[in-house]
Amino acid sequence: MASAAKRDAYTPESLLSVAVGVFNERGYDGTSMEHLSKAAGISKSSIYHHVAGKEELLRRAVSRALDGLFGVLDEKGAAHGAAIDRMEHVVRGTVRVLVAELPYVTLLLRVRGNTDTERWAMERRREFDHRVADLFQEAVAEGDLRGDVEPRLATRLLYGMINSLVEWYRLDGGDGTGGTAAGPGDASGESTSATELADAVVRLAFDGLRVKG
Amino acid sequence: MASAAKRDAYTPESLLSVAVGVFNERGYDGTSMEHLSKAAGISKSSIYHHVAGKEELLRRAVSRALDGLFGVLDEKGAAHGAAIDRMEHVVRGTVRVLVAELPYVTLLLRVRGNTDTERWAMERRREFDHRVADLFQEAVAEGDLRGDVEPRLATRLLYGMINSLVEWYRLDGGDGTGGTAAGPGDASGESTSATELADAVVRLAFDGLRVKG
DNA sequence: GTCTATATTACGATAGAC
DNA sequence: GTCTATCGTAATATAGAC
Repeated sequence: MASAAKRDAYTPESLLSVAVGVFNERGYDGTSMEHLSKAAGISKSSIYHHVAGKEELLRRAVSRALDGLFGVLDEKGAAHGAAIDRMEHVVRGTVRVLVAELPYVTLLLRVRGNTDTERWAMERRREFDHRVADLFQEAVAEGDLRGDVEPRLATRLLYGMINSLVEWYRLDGGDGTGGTAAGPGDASGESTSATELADAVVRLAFDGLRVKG
Repeated sequence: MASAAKRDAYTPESLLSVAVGVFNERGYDGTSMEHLSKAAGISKSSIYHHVAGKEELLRRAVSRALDGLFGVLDEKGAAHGAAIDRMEHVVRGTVRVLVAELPYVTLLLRVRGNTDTERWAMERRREFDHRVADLFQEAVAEGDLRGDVEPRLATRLLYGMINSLVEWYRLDGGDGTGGTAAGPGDASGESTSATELADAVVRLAFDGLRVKG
């Protein structure tokens, strides 16, 4: 096995996956080009050969996350039927995208608005949230979701629950089918797939934590 | 009215409240001493007269947040009675502290672990989460909270919902009794007090979004 | 307690060889 | 496509006058 350590040259895509990992560990602002070069195993100037700079990496990353999220709203399950069923589809789809594109969505949910790219990402995110809130409102009007809590507030709390996945969910297999419910500091190793996770979110959010009497 | 623009000299405390505001707008790593000096209206070197540096401001801020959160666990409502009632007390108390110490808790929930101070804060936060998860487990054992969703997972989702308040909740009165449910980009102005907010969280989390049949 | 001036280091980005 | 060397800027922090 000659030259076993040889690695393919970077593309903007493959470099992105390295960069996003570092961004999520150190924070975007806390990451220097030096950090990126160390993590990628190439020099700073080599990175500039592939991308224009740090912000382009951020833009590519949040675009990927946003494409995934808006894609859920365009699925046929989100377009026809009772509003509550479309709502459940969107919730499950959001969890699916969060898990499938975990590092990209994580980065998206953490941008603060210091640059044009970040402000653009925040605006698109608000647009997504707004469309979900409209759907929630429809389900209230159809009598399936409760209206005694203000719909926008309820939507924010629901998505606060869903989005918090990125704070602790970690994939643990290379096949993309498994994950753990273990947080960064825990040693627990029980497995939770994206589907099981979506089941748990739907059950908790729609039916609550309390045991029914 | 002579010298109306005169302001009291800064103390570490009063400087902290300015700094935390900037940290939350720009992110801790994205905030320079220059940004802080502009916001405080004094020079960089004057800031160093009050505190040792940026990280001391961070340490003071997250300490205040952690003291508030752990304080809830020490209240008598969290110590006696059925586990589900103690759980509700802790949930309401967490919302109360989140709102009362909003900028400090916001900062706490955003630290990434780049410095010793941040790692210490993250460790104390995990300790808090662990104690809440234990309480949840008790309520499951007593038959009042559902056990078909893994308790640690359920606790994480519940606290994901609660903690997401810091992403959009803003006080809008100077009296500390009112607030809005409006996000940074919304123009809606409906008022939601901390108590009403806690009511909404408890109803949604414990009984779910769905209309009961 | 606040200032101006500055030391020192780290950053993002570029030049030019191979 | 990758490297070393370096530019110009901005960062944290300190010195010393008032």
